[in-house]
Amino acid sequence: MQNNLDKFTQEKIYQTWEEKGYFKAHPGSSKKPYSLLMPPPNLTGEPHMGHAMQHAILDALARFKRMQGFDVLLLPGVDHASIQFEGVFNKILAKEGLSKQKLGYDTWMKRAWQFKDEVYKSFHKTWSLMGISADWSKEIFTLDKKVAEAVLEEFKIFWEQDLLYKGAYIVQWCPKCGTAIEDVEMEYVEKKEKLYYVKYQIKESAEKEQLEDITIATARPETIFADTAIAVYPNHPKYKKYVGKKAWNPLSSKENALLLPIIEDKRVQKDFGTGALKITPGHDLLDYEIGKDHNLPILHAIDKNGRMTNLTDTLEGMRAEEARNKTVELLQEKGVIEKVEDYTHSVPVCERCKTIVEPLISEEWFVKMKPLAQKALKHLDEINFIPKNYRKIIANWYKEIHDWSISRSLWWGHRIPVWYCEKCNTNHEVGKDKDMIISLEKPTTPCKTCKQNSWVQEEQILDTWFSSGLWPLATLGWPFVAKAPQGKPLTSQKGFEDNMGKYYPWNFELTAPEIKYLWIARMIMLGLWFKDQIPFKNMFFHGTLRDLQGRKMSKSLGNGVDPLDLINQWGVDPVRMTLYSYAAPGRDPKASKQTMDERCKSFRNFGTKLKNIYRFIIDLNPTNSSLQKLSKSPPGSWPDNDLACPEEQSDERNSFKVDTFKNPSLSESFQISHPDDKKIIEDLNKTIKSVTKNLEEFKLHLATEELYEFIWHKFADVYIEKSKTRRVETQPILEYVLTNSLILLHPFMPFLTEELYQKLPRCEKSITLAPWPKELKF
RNA sequence: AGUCCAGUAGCUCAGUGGUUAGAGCAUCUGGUUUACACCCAGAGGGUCGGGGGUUCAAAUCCCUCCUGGAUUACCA
Repeated sequence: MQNNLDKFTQEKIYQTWEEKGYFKAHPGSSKKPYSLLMPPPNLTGEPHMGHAMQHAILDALARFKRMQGFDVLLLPGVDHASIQFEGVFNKILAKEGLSKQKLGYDTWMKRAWQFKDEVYKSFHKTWSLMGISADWSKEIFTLDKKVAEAVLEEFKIFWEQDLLYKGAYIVQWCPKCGTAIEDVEMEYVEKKEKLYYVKYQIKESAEKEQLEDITIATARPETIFADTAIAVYPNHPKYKKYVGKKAWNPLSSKENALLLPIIEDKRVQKDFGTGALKITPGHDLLDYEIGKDHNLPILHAIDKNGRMTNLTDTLEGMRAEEARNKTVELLQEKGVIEKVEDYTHSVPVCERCKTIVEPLISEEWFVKMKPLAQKALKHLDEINFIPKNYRKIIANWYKEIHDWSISRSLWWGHRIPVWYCEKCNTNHEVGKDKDMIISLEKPTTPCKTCKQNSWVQEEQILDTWFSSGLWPLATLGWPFVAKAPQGKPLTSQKGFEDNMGKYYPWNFELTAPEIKYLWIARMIMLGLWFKDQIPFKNMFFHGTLRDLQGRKMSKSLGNGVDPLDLINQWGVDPVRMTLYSYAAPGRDPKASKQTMDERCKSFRNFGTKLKNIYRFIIDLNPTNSSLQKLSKSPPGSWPDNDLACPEEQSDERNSFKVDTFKNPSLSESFQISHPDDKKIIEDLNKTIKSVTKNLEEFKLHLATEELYEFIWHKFADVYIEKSKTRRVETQPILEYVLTNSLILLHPFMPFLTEELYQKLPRCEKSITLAPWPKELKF
């Protein structure tokens, strides 16, 4: 068992590519641009198979476009991933018996940045190991100054356009993470609970003397303390007569929750439960909406730590789950529980820590999204979604969009760039007439009311996606190289090179479907809003790798496959080929270590085949081929007098191979007259055409399959076998087909093709500079 | 509940109007030892989830049902 290339050779090849600057984009070049945006992996640990797949796909396309003669920009970066990073990092600290609180802000931050550096190193190692041909000189981290400036600009524009507001609203709160989260950051789990039917006594019964009551069904009796109304469906036959009256809260002794008005609202479903609904605006989204429309007060029975408040007297400080049982006991004592039913429903939990999410009121920042979504909807057709059905999925989300809650009570991220005057704005109120300033640094200008410099910054940070949503812009130097909307003057000019004009919109972006709303939909909205153009022309969704049972690969399930293990075992090129074979757009491929090993093995064998083809044609060349004389450099050695940069190369560099064969004076032995020769050249032509087409359409799984079939079964098994009887005569054709095969295969198996290409009698300085093959007319 | 995706060889998957439905792995038979045993030639293995329809022609398009999965919404 031996791999085709040893680690050392691979490293050397990669180093040379980098040193020669083959991966650099050249904004000044006259070549047509082709830009690919690397999704920044989250700063949370080792790269996983999903990353490996994304990067392998991006790299193949980048290499292909470069060989086609484009000025390619493949721009890398890493995302700080606030909430995920804190989750991972705090767990590590916990192992040392440390925590955020124990370390304090400054020390914690220092340690966090150290951890960031460690993770960064492991990313870089993997990238170079995989042969990723990115322009490292342009690499960005989402907490870089440059991005912070862009985020400031984003914030300011939203503020000036009156799209930004701050206030106490109901949000999804994760008591464990201690922050508000977005609904897209939640998931649902089925839970078996009870549905309690509770009687609320009507204050003034109808004419009759006996007391009447209204029964409501609830799964969360512990929130009864914070009820502020009872709602029924309009014109409900049974309850119509109670509307306008009041009911006693069975638990509360607090004045504003003591008597509950009975109201009508069509958002109540008449067929569920009893058709009457208790309204708890402080702990339920729908209730909050209803409460707002009916001007109901908002009360809190549960606080941000998930514990009962003083609204509950005896239960204060108790965890909500525990309090439920206690509440039921209280209700039983009062004899107001009519019946209890089993009830299964989905409960929202935090996607990160699986804690039950508590809707509650919190002071947060929001962006109004309607206008942005509407604009995005208008332009959605300008983006080529792969697969196509994602257009519809994204469009549906835009149609039902709600405001974006952008503040998070965390430390790792962009601090909200708002400063309040400590003296005049103690409540940290927000508004154009309030004493506040938007700025990254502490303002130097005094407060206009008290004339003092006592500014304090907003404590919260911004949602990660507030910055990653700018990724297509910030990576190219926005806002310093592009005008903000409404012809507004630029904040500053900081000498950024103007990549924007050349590379925006990006030609290609890809991602996993999981973050289509969080990231992709937002990049589209922000790109259109700030730049008036879609951020990318082709949006590719690859599938999520799953295990054989169809479950997501994850650390906790232990069903994941480490890309580095595979690479160590089989070499990079076979692993890349394996990933392409799984890269059919929009499909979720199922795999295990074993199935991946099988594929890797077959592609490793393919590499060996290629080496043997090379050996047969070149090393065992029976002729002193006339082509040999044209050699630019002796086989097997790396040319040392390279051009500084590929830019300076003339286009003629590529023409000699085909011309050689067309021109009898250069190759007297090259005659395509034998049927076998015709057949193989025709097959190669077909392969060139079809591989090119499939790459243009991002069908990498088909392109690799065709090359595999052509090289192994058509070229090696058939043509080479037949050629043995007329070996000398076929030598030029063998060399021609081999050269073109290597070039076609290079985007997918960069290392082995480079290694073999270097040893061909005539070649470029590197296969990365070789022109993409064209069909040979004869 | 809505929407979307999938169901093809023992397994993992390509193929999405047009020869006899393919690949890798697995199974079986034979061959080759100076390009390659990490090989070559060949074989077996499929009512393309079920049913109905459109068409000269359907795995492919339409309808319907079944199964699995994603996703969205509600859930008092």
